[in-house]
Amino acid sequence: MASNAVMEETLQVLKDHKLRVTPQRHIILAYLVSHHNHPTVETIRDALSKELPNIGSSTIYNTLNTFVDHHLVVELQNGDGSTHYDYFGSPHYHAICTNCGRIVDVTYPGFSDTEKSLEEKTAEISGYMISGNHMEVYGLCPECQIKLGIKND
Amino acid sequence: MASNAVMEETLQVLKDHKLRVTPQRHIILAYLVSHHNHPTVETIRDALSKELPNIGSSTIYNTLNTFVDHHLVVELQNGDGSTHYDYFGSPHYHAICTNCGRIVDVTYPGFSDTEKSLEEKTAEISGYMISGNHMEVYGLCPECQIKLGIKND
DNA sequence: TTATTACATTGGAATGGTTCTCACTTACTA
DNA sequence: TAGTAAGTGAGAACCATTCCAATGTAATAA
Ligand SMILES: [Mn+2]
Ligand SMILES: [Mn+2]
Ligand SMILES: [Zn+2]
Ligand SMILES: [Zn+2]
Repeated sequence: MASNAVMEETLQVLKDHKLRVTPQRHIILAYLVSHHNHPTVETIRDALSKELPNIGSSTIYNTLNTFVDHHLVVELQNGDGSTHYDYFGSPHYHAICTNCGRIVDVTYPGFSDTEKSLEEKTAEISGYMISGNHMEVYGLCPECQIKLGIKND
Repeated sequence: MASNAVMEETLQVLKDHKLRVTPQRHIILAYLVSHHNHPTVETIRDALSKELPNIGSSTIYNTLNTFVDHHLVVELQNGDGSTHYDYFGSPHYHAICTNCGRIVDVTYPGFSDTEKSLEEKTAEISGYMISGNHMEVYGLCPECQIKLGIKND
């Protein structure tokens, strides 16, 4: 379960965004902030079964959609048919395994500049008024490389 | 309908990928090569209703999934609930309107270098064996900027 | 050409993630 | 503390996509 510090932090995040503070929202956001596992709705429901035994999946969907609208959370697809969610506290992008679906965070010094440059060029070329971007890189995760006999050891 | 040149080109593409040449595959691929409208399955079905009046949507899904497996086609989501498909003949990325869903192609000199650099850095950091990437930029298209009163004229 | 056969196509049923509905509850405001 | 707009939860509904089994056909070799 989420630490006291996380509970305080997430409470403040909800207030800053003028979102009504319900136990469900608070607990879900705290879970996302303290886990980087890119969970599905089902994963979240299972993980919170102690704290919120009676939560409906509608509520989880509603909550996550609200967070997405407020740009607190991003949605990810890894090809398994369901949507994965990720608290977007600091800029990063994702490497997604085409074999097992594993999603890992990636960033590097200068990544924000790459992003900014991409957005500026895009605005110039397309005339769009840019509000965000997503980058994803696909490939085989280390475990799957071994499993498939592509990499030894 | 697709030109003779496109029909010849797509025939060769199918053969190069050792795909069995059926009228359905040939016509769908020719449609994708000669249109950059990022269609859904329904859009494709409607557009080809003259040439393939009895095609089943299963066939369109099967065909597109096969093309995706062969990296001829990429899938895109624009938030409207259905998957959009795009023949990926030359490297580009997409600007997607968050208001109306419009998807436009974007590229610029040096884009391939940006891509390559992103993939190399990702491989180094994550240990993934990289096979591809997707970049998307979100914002308001010029038409929606006007419609929403953000841009005049 | 013709026969063989593995693969593709169809259309209808099944699937399953997500949204919708509505009665009930609750968080905020004054 | 009361009033009210907003959130919750259970289940139904939705609908894009996949699955299935019967039928059709493209590729290959004799
Ligand atoms: Mn992440
Ligand atoms: Mn495109
Ligand atoms: Zn993997
Ligand atoms: Zn638009």
